[in-house]
Amino acid sequence: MTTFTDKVKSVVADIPKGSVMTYKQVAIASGKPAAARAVANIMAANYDPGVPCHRVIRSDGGLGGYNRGGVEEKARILKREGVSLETAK
DNA sequence: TAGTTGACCGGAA
DNA sequence: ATTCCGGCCAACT
Repeated sequence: MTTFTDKVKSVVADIPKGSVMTYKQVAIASGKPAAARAVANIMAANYDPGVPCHRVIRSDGGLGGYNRGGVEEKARILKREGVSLETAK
């Protein structure tokens, strides 16, 4: 039985390179549309080397945070992946 | 076991 | 447009 946490990790790990998902989207894909906050907490409390949490961003277009090197490192990685951090508005 | 916290989200002021 | 408030869920103390 895969727990919600494991499912979240699986979903995040399934995010293709060059793409990003919001915490809400990940929560939905994990089966809990209202667990966006829980997803964020899971990332912050349990970082896994096989889970590219840097591909998960806020719905506002913000990066949220990063437990590995800060928002600056996260932004750097996303730019390296070819993702535009601008809200495109 | 119960209470608090947080890389959030959406609506209201 | 920005700032404030409440709700939701898992992990931590």
